[in-house]
Amino acid sequence: MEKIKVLIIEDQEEIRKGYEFLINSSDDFSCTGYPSAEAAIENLYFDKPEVVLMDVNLPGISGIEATKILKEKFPQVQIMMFTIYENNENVFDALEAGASGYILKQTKPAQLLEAIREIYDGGAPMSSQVAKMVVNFFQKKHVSDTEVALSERENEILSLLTAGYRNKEVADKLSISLSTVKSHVYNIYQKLHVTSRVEAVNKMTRRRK
Amino acid sequence: MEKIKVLIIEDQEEIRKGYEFLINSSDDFSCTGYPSAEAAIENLYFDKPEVVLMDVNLPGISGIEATKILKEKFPQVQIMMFTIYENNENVFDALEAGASGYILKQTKPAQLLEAIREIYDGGAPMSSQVAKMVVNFFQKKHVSDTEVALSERENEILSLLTAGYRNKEVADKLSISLSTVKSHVYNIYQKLHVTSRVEAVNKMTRRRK
DNA sequence: TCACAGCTCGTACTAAAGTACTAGACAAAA
DNA sequence: TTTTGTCTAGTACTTTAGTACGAGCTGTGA
Repeated sequence: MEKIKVLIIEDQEEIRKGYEFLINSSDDFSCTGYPSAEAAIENLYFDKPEVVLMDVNLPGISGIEATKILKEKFPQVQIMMFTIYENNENVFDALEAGASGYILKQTKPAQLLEAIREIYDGGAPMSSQVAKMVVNFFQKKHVSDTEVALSERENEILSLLTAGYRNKEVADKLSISLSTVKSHVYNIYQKLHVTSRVEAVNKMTRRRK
Repeated sequence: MEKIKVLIIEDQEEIRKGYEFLINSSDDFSCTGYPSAEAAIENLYFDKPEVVLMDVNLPGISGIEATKILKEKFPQVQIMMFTIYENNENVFDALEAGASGYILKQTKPAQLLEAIREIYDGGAPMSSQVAKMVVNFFQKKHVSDTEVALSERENEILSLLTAGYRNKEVADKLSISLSTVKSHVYNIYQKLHVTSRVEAVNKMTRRRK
């Protein structure tokens, strides 16, 4: 039975060696380490990793950039970011770049191995703080739900504007006259304090209805 | 020491009674159950729950709707959805409505209690499949990264359009003439195969440069 | 009943946006 | 050197969008 090939990219040698040893000690995984994304990319086609542990703060090519590159060359590889901090926006950049997991360096050895197994199986291991950030992302819109409320019809029309429809098309779609649409759009602008549809659309998508 | 007050809203009596018993058996939690959101809302100010376990598929007021209502009346309450299916869009609706956790009914008793503790502590417990869905949400944009490349200047201008600037404002900002901006915008539309700025902005944000 | 808000439609205008070209300057690649 | 692409700018025109009203109709709640 083949072991799952794990790659670890981490510039601090102590940490890298530690994890490398830990992972190699397990029955299911074999691990190779590199101190930089550049070095890892160079040997990528030789190593053919299935899971990559990627430090976020790398010198040279950053972990985020490296993730994009790896995912382009090896779309099937599962990338898990790991970092000391979990506060910043790196989390979303990393996910967008193609990472599937995001854990902290404080993670205990047993849990790390479990996370590697989980990401290999198509899961998305996250530290609880990261999970909370991700959940907050969806809720933010609802939170900033201050001030004005658009009427149902206005929301309906704003949705169509957001989808890219012109006034005439909205009128046809809702079977109302063009001037009615214009009235609604005008009122929407008044309520949202904007003066163009792109601005209105932005306000719409930033709070999602 | 006060026990953490847990509410469970679940229409199937067997399941509800089972969880109720399980949660009440623990040292840290006390639990009350209701078969419907309506009943739970009625007694809300009496129960004053800290954590709510909410079935997604409720008769009458749905779990999503109920989540919105509960969060409005008790913003500090932590709501955990639980369901048999984890496939559909309910996940995102639930998170948007204000739920912080999303787990499956198959979850083992010990893990359930752990999840309640976690959500009470401000975490976001999710089943691994749900976590993967959430992660996928962020990655979708990058995936559809096909076709045409805009020039640097075009990207710059499209960014400004996305931010809500008018052609005239873009011209001022970049110190170029209005007709130049129009030319660029026209070319952008050609490349993206669109005919209005909202459409262009949508293409922009859906692939995030 | 009366006020209010929302939806409808209209007019009449101004301001932007969008279409469709031509064309010069410049730099990099073929 | 020639081609190609990009940035620049222009003209001339059509189409949408946006502003600012007035006004009738409906349902809801005070």
